[in-house]
Amino acid sequence: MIAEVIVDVAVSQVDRVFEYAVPPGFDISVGVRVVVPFGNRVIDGFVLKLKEKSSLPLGKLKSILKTKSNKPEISEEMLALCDFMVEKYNIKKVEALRLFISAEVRSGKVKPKSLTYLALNPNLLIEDYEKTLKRLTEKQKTLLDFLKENPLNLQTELRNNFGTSVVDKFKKDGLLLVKEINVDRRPDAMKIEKKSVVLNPEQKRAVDTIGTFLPKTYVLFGVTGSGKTEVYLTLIEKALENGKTAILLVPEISLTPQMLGNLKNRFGETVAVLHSGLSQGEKFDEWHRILDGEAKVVVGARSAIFAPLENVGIIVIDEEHEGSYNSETSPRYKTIEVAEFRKNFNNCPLVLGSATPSIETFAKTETGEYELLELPHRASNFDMPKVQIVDMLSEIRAGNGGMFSRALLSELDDCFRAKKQAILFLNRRGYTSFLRCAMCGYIPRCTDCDAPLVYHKEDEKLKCHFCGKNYRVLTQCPKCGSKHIRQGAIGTQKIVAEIKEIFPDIPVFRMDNDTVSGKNGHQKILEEFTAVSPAILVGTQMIAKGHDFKNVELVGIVDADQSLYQSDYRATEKTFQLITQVSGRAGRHSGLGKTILQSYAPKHYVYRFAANYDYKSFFNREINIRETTDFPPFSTIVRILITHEKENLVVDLTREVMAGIKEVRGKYFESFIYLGANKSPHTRIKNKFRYQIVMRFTKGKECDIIKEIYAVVNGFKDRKPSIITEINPSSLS
DNA sequence: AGCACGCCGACT
DNA sequence: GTCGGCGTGCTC
Repeated sequence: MIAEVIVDVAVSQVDRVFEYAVPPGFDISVGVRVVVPFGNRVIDGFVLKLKEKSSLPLGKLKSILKTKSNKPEISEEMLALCDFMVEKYNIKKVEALRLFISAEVRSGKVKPKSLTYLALNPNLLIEDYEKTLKRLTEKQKTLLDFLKENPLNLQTELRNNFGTSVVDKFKKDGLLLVKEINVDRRPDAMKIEKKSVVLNPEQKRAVDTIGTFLPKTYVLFGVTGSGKTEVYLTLIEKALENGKTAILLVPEISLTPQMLGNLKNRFGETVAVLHSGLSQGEKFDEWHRILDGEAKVVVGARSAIFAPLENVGIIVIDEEHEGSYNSETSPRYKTIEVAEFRKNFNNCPLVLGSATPSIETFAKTETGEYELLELPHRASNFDMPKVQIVDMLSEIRAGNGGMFSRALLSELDDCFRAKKQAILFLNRRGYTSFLRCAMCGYIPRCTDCDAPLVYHKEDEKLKCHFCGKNYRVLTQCPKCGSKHIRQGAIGTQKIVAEIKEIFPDIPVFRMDNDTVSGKNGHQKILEEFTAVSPAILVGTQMIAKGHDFKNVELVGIVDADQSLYQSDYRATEKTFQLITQVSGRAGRHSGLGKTILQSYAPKHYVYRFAANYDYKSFFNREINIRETTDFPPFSTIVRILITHEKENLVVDLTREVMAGIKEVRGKYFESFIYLGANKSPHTRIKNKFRYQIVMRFTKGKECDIIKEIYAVVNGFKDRKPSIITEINPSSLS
C-alpha cells in the first residue's frame, strides 16, 4: 500500500504530495497523521490518499515510520475544504491542514489530563481487610467507615481529609487501588439565568423557514435586542433532534462565555468551545471531544468554523458584518466563504445574523442568492435611544472650538446630575489620518478615486491609498481660503484630560489598546466602571461590543467622521454599523437612552439614516454608489502584498510581478478599472518593507482573471520576499 | 524550512 | 594545511 502524504513543513517547495510505503500491519487510513523520514530528518505528515501503486522510480520510496493518531483526524469534508481553500485563496495545503488541526493538537506536547483516584479493591472486602489489621486506630476506623459509603475518591482529597499515612497504608496493603481517570479541561461559561422564552410570531416564522433545513443561506436581519439568539438556539435544538450537529460563531472571543452559558443551559455538556484564547489544555480537550463525537454543538470565534464536526445540521454566524471574520494574517480566508463550503457539503442551512448586515451580504438577498428573514421588533419594549446629530462646524462658528459641543456638555451634565453613567466613544481606527479644514469641513480627496487623502508624515505628502497618487500637503483650504487645516485625529487621552477638567468630580475610565492589557484587562475596566455611578467611560470600538450596561443613559460619539474618512470603500458602511452598535449601549434598561453624534459633515447620508436606524434606506443609497463607482460587490479588488527586510529586493520583485500583471491586464483590458503599485500605507511592519500592487476589475471574468493573477504570483514563490494575494481585502494597510 | 554538499578566504 | 563563510539543491 502506498500513502500520499503532505509533510508538515510550510514551505512552497515541499507543499505537494510525497509518496510513502505503508509497512505491512500498519493500520493507516486517509486523514491520519503520520511520522515519516524526509531527507535526512524525521517529520510529521498528513495522509491524503491511499493507493496500490507508486509511480516513483524504484529505490526512491521510503516507509512511514509510525502513526500519530489512531483514527482519522481529517474527514473527507475537511480534505475537500482544503482543496477548496488552496484554490480560492492560493494558500499552501499544509496551511489549510494546520488550521484544521491546531498546533496544540499536533505538537504532541499537550497530553490528556488525568487525576489520581483511589478505588476500593473489588477483590478485597473491607471486613476481610479489617481482620488483617492488628489494631484498628481511630483514624483507620473513620476512613474505613467513609470508604464503605464512598468507594471512589480523589487521592489528594482523601489524603487531606484523613491523613497521608493512613491513606498510604491502605494503599500499600492493597485495599485502595490507584486509578488514573482522564478529565477534560473545560473553558468557563458565564452563569446565565435560565428562562423559558416564547417565540414571537416573527421569530417563529424565521425558525419555521430555516427549520426546513434546506441547504440555503439566510440573512437574519434583526435590530439589536430582537431575539436573534433565541432563534439560533431553537434551530440548533431542532438540528440536534434530527441527529445532526451545529456550529455557532460569534465575532469575538470575549463574547464566547456568554453564548456558551446560553448553550449549556439548553444543551448541557454536548457543547464545546473553540477559539485561540483557550489554554493549550482546553483547546486540546475540546477539540478531541468534538472529534470523538461527544460534543455536538461548537461555539467560538472564526477558527471554530474548522471544528472537526461530522454531519453538520446548521451553521450560524452571528454579527456577520464584523471584520473579525476575515483573517488578517496568513493564511487569509473569509469565514463566510468557508461556512458556505461546509453548508454545501453538509446540505444544511447557513444563517448570517446581523442588525447591520454588510453591504455585500445584503446585496445577495436582493439577487436571490440569500434569503432574507426579518426581526423588525425589539423583544423588550424599549425603543433604541434617540440620536441627535450635532453640527460641529456651527459650533466653531459660534465660538466653541473645543472637541465637545454645547449639546453634549449639557447632556453630560444632566446625566451626571441624575447619577447616571455616560460613554464617550472615539471612532478611531488604524493609524492613518486625513486633513480637514476646521472652518468649512473640507476634506482633500483624490481626483481619480474620490477617496480621502491620507497624510503621510515621513515624506510630508498626501496620498491616495487606492491609486498611490501623491499630493502636496494643504496649508490653505481651496474651498473657503481658511488656513485652519487640522489633522483629523484626536486621541482618547486628550478627551480624558479635557473631561477631567470640565467635570473634576466625575470618575473617568479609559479603555483602548493602551489601557487594556492581559487576558482580562478588558473585563476589569468594565467591572470597575459598572461599579460607580455617576461615571464616564472613554474608549474606542472595544467598548461597543455586546456589553450590557445597566446604568448608561448617554452615549457621545465625539468625532463620527473619523471612520468615515478612512480611505476604504467600506468606510461608510462601517460608520453606519459603529453608530448603530454604540448607540445600542445607552438606555438598555430604562428606555431613556440618548446618543449625541458630533460631526463636521452632519448632512452626510450615513448620519441621517443611522440616526433613524434606517438600514434599508442606507443600503439602497450605498449600493447605488457602489454601482456607479464600480466598487464591490460590482467589482473585485485584488491586492498583492510583497514584504521583506531588504527594500531593494521588495522593489525589484514588485516591478517584476507588476510586469506580469500588466500582461494579464492586456488580456482583459476591458475589465480592468485600475491597476497600480506603491508602498503599502504601513510602509514597514516588524522591520519588513511592504509594497503592494492593487487592482480593480469589473464582474464577469473575475474567476479567470484571478486564476491568471495567481499563476503570475506563483511564478515568484521561490524568491526571498514573501508575496501574498488577497481578493477583496478587508483593509489595504 | 532544514540539512548536506561544495567551493573560496583567514586563521591555529 | 583546516575551519567556516553561505550559495545551491533536494527532500517520496
